[in-house]
Amino acid sequence: MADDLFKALADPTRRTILDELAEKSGQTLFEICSRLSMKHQLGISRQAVSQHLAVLEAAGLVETRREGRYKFHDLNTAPLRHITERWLERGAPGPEESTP
Amino acid sequence: MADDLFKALADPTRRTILDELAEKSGQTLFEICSRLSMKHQLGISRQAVSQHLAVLEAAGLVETRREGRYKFHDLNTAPLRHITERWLERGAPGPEESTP
DNA sequence: TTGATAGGCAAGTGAACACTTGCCTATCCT
DNA sequence: AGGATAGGCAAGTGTTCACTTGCCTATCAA
Repeated sequence: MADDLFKALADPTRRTILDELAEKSGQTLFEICSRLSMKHQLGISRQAVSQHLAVLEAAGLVETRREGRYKFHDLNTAPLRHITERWLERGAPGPEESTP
Repeated sequence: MADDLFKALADPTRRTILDELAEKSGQTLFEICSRLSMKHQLGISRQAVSQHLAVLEAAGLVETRREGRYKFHDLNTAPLRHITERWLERGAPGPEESTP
């Protein structure tokens, strides 16, 4: 749960993808690829970006919708809103993992 | 900068250490070790915890002070406060990496 | 139908990471 | 002094992770 979220945020390329989706919502895979290449000089393959998007989607940060042969990606910032309160708020921290 | 912070938060054991330091500030290495073992059933070596603390310190999340043979660890939540605003605030995302 | 476009699946590779083991230094107490 | 306590350094190991390569499916336009 929180694990997927923090792991998704751990990679700089994924954070840049979130930046791009925050700037323009509803981008396709190819659109994101071009932007990473053009604006950020990231020489990265389409499959790599696709895998990053899968990680972001598993974390709930990206939602997708299919229309014909296009798949649009939208940013969902909801999971981000309260992830730090765990340490910012004084009180019970609340354990995360029970069985390692 | 932000890279160290997100990488530090990516590990569940490190997040648990932050939980413990949020609950009780100024703990020593051995104190943190016992708590991880007792409260969280984490069978982890002292050196592993020490390495985690080094990562957290590099991220600015933990600050240390030496007193004699004791080294006390304090939580610093300052780096956590604005890490999500980058995507929550509408506006310029601001690039992170310029030269990979 | 043919070709082009948009995307998916899966195996393989190299590097980063979490963790251990073994030994060493420093401080305190008796 | 000598043992005990608190911590540090460094090499080694196994796993995870980011990324590539190669091939395959689906939709649309001519």
